[in-house]
Amino acid sequence: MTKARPCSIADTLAVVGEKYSLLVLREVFFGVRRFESMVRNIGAPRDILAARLRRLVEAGVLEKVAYSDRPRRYEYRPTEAGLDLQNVLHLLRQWGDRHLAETPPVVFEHSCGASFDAVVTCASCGEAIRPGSQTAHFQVEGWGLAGERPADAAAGAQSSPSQAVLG
Amino acid sequence: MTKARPCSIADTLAVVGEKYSLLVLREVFFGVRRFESMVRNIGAPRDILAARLRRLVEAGVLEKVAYSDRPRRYEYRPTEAGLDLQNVLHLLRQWGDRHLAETPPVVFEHSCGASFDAVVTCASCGEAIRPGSQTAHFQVEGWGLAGERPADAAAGAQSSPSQAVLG
DNA sequence: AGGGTCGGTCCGGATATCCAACGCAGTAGT
DNA sequence: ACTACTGCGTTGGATATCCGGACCGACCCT
Repeated sequence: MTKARPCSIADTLAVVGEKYSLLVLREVFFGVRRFESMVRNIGAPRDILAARLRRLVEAGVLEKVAYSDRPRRYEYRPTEAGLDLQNVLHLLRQWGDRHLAETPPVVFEHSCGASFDAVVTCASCGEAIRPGSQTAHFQVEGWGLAGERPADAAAGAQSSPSQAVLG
Repeated sequence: MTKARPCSIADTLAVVGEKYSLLVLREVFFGVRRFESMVRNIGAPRDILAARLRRLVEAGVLEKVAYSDRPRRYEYRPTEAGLDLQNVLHLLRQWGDRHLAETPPVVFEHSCGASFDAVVTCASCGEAIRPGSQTAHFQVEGWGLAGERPADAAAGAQSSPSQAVLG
């Protein structure tokens, strides 16, 4: 790859975007924290799983904690940063439940007693975040949007306007 | 891989979990909807990008719309299902901004005027969703949790209890 | 001793990714 | 008409990653 847009999404995916990484997180959140169990539940090749665990530990998403000396055995726990990814998994699961049309294999319940329905809201106003309700401000020279919006007139701005409404 | 836990997260990742797929979505949400522009902004190999676009269209996340006959040219637009993935990207970006320690290359603003801070809440009670505030109910025989919670006593239930608190 | 568990590593073959080059259709310039 | 250029891919061959299964060391049990 040549040059890509500087972007936190891409940076995040460099940590958790490889195959199985998010499934490792899923298991960890379920409380499954040992190598053998993960192999079983995820169905990943052992060497790949080992590589993913190394990466997640090095990135500070998981930490390796000994649960037994002699024989030396470790389990993997989520760090604070790791726990911050739980909501990503909730949204992915919810999307699958809604759009991939099977009966959900796992159902969640919130502590308030209601069946689980996650909504992403604005911390300030509390409104749900919807397409079109946000504006992006590009901070890096040259990586704004260069025209080509579908059916709009060739609006005034020419070289990479530094902001744009999403949707 | 042998057998893996039946799971909507895995199903969703089968659609958007391959390299570059979510970056395609990022560009589409920014309004970048043409092949050439995506190649530039994502920095992906052209053949891979073509494959990802095919997959996303076939999965109903994007739709191919002609913006010119003669020469026949298409652009890729998000479907309803595609728009539903926008929040996933917001969370990934937010995680990167918080934990990967650089100055965010793109900053968002909500329509309420506040700078963007997305919070995942329960649709019923409105409370923020936190680790430990949810219970998972496993619907499929044999895929509950089989013991091994870190420091708890070997609690009563033996074979795959069908529910568990997350965290 | 023999068998089982746990957490990996190692190997060879299959698959996916990468990159540069090419094809093709139409448009713009001279 | 000839050349150049753009947009959107496809093709071929080198490289990287993934896969399944075998293997290993350390320990426990009988």
